[in-house]
Amino acid sequence: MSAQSDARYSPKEIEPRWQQAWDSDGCFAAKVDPARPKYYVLEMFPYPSGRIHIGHVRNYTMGDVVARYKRAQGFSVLHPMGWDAFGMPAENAAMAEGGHPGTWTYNNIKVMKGQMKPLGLSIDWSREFATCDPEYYGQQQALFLDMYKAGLIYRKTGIVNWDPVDMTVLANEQVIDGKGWRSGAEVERREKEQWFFKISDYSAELLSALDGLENWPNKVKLQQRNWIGYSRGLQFAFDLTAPADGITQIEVFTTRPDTLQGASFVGIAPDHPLAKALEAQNPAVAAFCAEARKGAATEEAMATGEKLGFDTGLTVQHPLDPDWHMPVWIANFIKMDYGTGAVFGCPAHDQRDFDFATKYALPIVPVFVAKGAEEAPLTEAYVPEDSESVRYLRPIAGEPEQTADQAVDAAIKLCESRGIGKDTTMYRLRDWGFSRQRYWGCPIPFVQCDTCGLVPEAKENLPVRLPDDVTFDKPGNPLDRHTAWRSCTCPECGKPALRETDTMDTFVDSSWYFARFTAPHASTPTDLEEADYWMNVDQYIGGIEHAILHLLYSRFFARAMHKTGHLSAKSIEPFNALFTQGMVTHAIYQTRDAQGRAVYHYPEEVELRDGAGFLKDGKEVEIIPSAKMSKSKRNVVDPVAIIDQFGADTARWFVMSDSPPERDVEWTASGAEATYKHLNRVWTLGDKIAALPADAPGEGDDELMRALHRAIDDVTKTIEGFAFNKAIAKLYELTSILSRTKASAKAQKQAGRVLAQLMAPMTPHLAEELWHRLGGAGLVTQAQWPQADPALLVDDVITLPVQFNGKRKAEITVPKDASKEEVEKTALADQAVIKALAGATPKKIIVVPGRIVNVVI
RNA sequence: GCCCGAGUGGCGGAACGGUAGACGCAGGGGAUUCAAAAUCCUCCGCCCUAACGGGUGUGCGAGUUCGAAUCUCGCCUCGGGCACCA
Repeated sequence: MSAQSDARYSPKEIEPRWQQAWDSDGCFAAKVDPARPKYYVLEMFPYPSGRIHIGHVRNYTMGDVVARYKRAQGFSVLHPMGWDAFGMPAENAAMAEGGHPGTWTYNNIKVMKGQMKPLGLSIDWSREFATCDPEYYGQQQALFLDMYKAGLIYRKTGIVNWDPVDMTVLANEQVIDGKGWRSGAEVERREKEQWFFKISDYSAELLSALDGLENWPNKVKLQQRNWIGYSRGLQFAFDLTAPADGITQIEVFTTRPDTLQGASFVGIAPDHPLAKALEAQNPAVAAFCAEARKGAATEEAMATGEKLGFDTGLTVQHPLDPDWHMPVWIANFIKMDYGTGAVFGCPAHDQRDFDFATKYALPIVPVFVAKGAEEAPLTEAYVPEDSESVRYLRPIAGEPEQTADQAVDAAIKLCESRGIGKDTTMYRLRDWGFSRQRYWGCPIPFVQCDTCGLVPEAKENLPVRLPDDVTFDKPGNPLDRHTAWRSCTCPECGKPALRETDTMDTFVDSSWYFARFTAPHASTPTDLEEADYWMNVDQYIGGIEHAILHLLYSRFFARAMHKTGHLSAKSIEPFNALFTQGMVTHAIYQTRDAQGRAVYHYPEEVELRDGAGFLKDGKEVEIIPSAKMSKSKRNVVDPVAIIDQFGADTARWFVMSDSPPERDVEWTASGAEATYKHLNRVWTLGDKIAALPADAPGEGDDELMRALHRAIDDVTKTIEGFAFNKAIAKLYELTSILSRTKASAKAQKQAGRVLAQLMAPMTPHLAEELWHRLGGAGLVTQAQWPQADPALLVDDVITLPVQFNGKRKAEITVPKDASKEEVEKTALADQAVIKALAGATPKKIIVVPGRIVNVVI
């Protein structure tokens, strides 16, 4: 590896060479080293879709910059990689192209790993695994059995999307405009026995522990808070005036008991026991409920659909006035899985109730009005802030004028004292239903025995492996049809039994992989000693689209793993710091097939002319504005071409430059070339400096050293702050200064080596080359990060702007520690200031030392 | 519909409440070259001005402040999530 001073910058030649050097030195193997602080940096592992896209490059380069920087800071670093390998796309591929989901998945992994390797990521590949490896999912099954034993798993009915033509359960993604994606049939919400994690046991804790996550973005914490959805209110029962099918009461939960005097109806969910009882007797009720159950089972579908109601003809008594009777309606927007599945409607102070009451001509009775206002007919619900004091027209407790918070408190106390209901805390967070009626997932290790019922598989029989001989020519779960696989022996009584055919949600796989990375081949889910050394993840990096579900489930799992002895108490919040990077977006190119269905095209298939896009055959494509890159929409950019053409360092530098990492970035191809040019300049500069005789004198050493230490300080701070784009801007500046300096060879060589160190996290191969040529010892990858000398960071004189009424009019130069008086004197003596004053006397002069002078006239 | 974000030149973006546009891209002019590529120098928000300089400007509208891209309120547009996409 001798310096080749005349050679052109050739990434194809140098990149593999340095990658090999790192490998043979074992630079990236994570080693338990009690003498050093550890640092665990993790990027959300990829789904093996087939090819890496530019979003992956951005994501993994970010993690790699952190990993390399932390290593240089002296940390023992764990930076692993794996594959989130179960899930629907593999089954879809099997349906579309034949073949087996496993073959497709492992092939994709092979291809993607081949594409990632040339990036020179400092990953400990010896820890790699895929969640579809039986070794991994077998341990997941073991963990599952422990969680079951700990009471964290149970079965109950849940709602699924049912395709009545294909006779199969659909994912939300497979429901398009309320219809099945293949059959086109109207989807129904159907109840089905399902497996659940008891995440709701942890609602309060998952909520309160968010406060301790100081290095998480507020927006993520806020989204989780809202998702968990704490609410305090009153739970009580309305007595039916006449029992129906043995039901005498309707239990409701309300956060606004202070509005009881404005109640005008009671609404129940279509799946409420009372609704079901009526449904059995009354065809009109049955028809309404059937209609209400149509469409996708998503929150969004329910919230945006038309609000419909059905008057049951039943009535209930008002709890505070037995003579006051109000009707019971079935309403399609009330959900059985929140609260009690029943509410009382107060149209005057809830917009949805107002709309409902208007539509069905129910009374609208205001409970309070704004202070100073009089009672008047409403055109919309009056919903003031909870902290705003209002005047109660129909109070049940408390002061005549009070805030909602005070009124609710008083109302709860009053109701409790009269024996009406009780003070109740409710969370929006529901238990996590994780059964999937699909093949390509982790089998749920249970068997159905005629004698013993539903029985957990014995641990020694794990892993329960997926059978390989399956076909996807029919809708539904191939496991259901696989009688040989289903047949097994009951682990309790030894009689013939049948396997559970549901598999696990892929979110289960990704809820504990971070822990598995600490001991990826352990014969138990984790190895406590390894986990204790490496956990927690010091820096987790991933997409904002995972702000709620993945991160919340992982937080739950860490607690569950602690409860079952697989993680220690310190790891119940597994991610110390979280960074959510923006997405790489790209326009979507779409045409339509004969049936009018959307057909998507890859960017490289589309030629752009004058803002319009055309396929090779001349057909014009519809251009849909930038959206998250997704394989199904084919709006992905292939980074392999960029690496091929310019090398990994160019790709890495380019994705780190320009856009702040937390922001979405619209991918454009121009710019990669400019990065390549810059790296060439650095290369040439390295040649030039290397060629200087060691004792060559020069001038401006001080200036160069000031610039150098300023750069060390700036780059260090910006990397620490995840502002990689700013770090790169500073590196451009330093390069520019270094290429113009006339300083001595000694100073230039020193500056060049430091430049190599500062560039190393971003462009590690070029940095090694530069370091090596300028006489750096060993590998720059293993060199200690440089330290800025504070003495070189302060300037003796500073320039201050002088504003007139906030508008800049002049500039003055003052010593850095000049007093207010001195600054004011200098300002008033300045020619431009005298001119701007034009003889007038300033009303006031504001001097902020080191910042600004503002003259008020 | 509900929850969470984001909006600054032709483009990506800088800017502890304190000189808006750092740095990069694109573009103009120049040097070098037989020519080109590469490289180097230089200009570059918009409007007025020959220039000096002036006005204006951070999605829109109000407000707080000596001073607002930054804080507050109300809108608009775009993006993410809404529990079976990962």
